[in-house]
Amino acid sequence: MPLRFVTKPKRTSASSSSLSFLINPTFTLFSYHSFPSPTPQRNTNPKPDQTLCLSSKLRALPAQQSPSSYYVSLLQSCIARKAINPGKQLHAHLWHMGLGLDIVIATRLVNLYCVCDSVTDAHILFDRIPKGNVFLWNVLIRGYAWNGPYEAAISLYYEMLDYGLVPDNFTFPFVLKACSALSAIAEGRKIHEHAIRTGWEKDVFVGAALIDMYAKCGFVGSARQIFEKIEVRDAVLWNSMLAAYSQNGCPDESLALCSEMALAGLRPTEATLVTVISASADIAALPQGMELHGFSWRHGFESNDRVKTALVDMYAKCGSVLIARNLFERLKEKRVVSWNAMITGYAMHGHATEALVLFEGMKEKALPDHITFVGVLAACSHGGLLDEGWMFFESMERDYRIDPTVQHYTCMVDLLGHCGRLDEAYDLIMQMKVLPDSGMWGALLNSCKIHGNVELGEVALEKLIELEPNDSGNYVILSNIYAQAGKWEGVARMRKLMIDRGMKKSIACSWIEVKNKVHAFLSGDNSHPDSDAIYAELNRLGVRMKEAGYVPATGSVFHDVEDDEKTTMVCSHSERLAIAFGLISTPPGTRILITKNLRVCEDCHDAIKFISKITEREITVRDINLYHHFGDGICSCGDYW
DNA sequence: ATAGGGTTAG
Repeated sequence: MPLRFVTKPKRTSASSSSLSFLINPTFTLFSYHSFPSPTPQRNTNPKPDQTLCLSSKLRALPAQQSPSSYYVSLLQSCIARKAINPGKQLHAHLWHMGLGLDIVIATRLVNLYCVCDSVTDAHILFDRIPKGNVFLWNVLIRGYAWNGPYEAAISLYYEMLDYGLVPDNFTFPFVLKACSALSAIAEGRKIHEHAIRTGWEKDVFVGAALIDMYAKCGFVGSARQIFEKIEVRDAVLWNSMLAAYSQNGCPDESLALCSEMALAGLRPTEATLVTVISASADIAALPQGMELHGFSWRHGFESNDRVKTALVDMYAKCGSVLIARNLFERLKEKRVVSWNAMITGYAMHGHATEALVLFEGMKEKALPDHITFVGVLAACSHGGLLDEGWMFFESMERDYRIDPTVQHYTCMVDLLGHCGRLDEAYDLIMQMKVLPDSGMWGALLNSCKIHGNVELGEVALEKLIELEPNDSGNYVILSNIYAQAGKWEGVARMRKLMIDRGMKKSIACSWIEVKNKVHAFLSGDNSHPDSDAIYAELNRLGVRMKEAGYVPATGSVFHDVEDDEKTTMVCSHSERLAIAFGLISTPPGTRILITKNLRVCEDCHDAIKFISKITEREITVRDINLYHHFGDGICSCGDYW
């Protein structure tokens, strides 16, 4: 479960200032110690560092060269190497020489502090110099857009307007990036207006930034409008639009746009492929992903590690862990992202041992990060490995200096829940240093459902209602907990609560890809052209399942109806329709891969076990939490999900 | 003179 509830951690911004020598002019970093007198002295510092390199360069200043251009090139090399300390020495020197207010030099100094993640220092310097040109503002706005606080980038932009300056084609991408980071749609729209008024809306750079801003705020339609308005479209602009679709759950549109891009005569770039491959990974569209695999190879990306890592992720998410592993082994260089994709791939499929063995191998080759540990802990959780889980959880802080985030705690809650230690899970939530989110309470609620703990389930639901009041799924789970415990008055209360609050049960949907076409089914759906054949297959299966000992369990049917009717309802759950369709439209022995937007219900889970045995098929169901691999009557999740 | 848009793992 924790693999699904994820948010990006916020980047922290540089806060302390080290420009004291500017605030207090009597203090200077520039001293004879760092800039030795012409007579060379023995260096008392055991480690000759960049400071001394720089000071010798300053000493060697050629007389005929203008000091300004010489310093500019020195500054440029500090910027290129992100060399903050030599840069500060140079800054002090320039200030001493009276060149600190030179606009070209000052702008580069502001840039230096920005690229060295010292935006606060950059701003202090900015406040002390003339601000007559847009360039200088752009550099600082970019500094904030990259490092945060993002609000500062936006307020600086407005200060710039107040100052009487007109934003240019560089200003817009920077300030829009800050809007994207904040999902600040209102600000983004205003700035879009400014771009129209200043005539920059159709610039490819501004356009790409606008597309990205609208996409990150969830407005794909607006993003597409921008895209349509731009006449010379380059690859990056196409990629922005592809990403917009992928990020907003429109992988089909993303794939379609990719073909359009090819028709328009543009060669795919690395970003194109990574984006569309990850889009097909998201819907577990294996045939489509395989086609993209071939497409990438044909376009010369066979040895591209980033594309290959995206393919590793795609194959893993489509249930082909072996192919994923094979590609993973062929990477020229395994970076953290690649290890993480493979480890989380194993974790999602419940291959706990493989995930942990891989992690041991990784430790010697790359530095694990917080995502690695989410994967490792999720693996422990799926495998019910309590001791190992605690060991990794403790090691994370002790050996890698990674502070556990809410996701790591969620994995631990899930793991404790898995092992039936619900009170310990609750205690952990109470004593942890991070704020519990809906994923955390969701994990606890899920554990309560599995172990039939009504009391803690009620606590979890109460918290969930505060955090995500419109998610009906939570009410349904608690209702199911009541139903399993035979507490029908609880079931009735939940139903009343849902009606009073105008909530509807989320619509379940399952889909399967057959011959490059996605076939989606809702619960009780009979709109598919082969509907009759599908229900006939379900009936045939029903008879054989009964013979094999299957008894329909109706506990997970939320509605209070008669048993017969309940049976009919679970029998037409969307995953069963998709599976039946898969059975009649693929040759015997073909593996069937189903994706479902919600969790699989108990009865379907049980039924699919029987179906896998009777039909001798391998059936994989990817539900909202994890993969269920059914084969020969058992499921890889060990009935814990 | 100096700066720029898109992509992967949870």
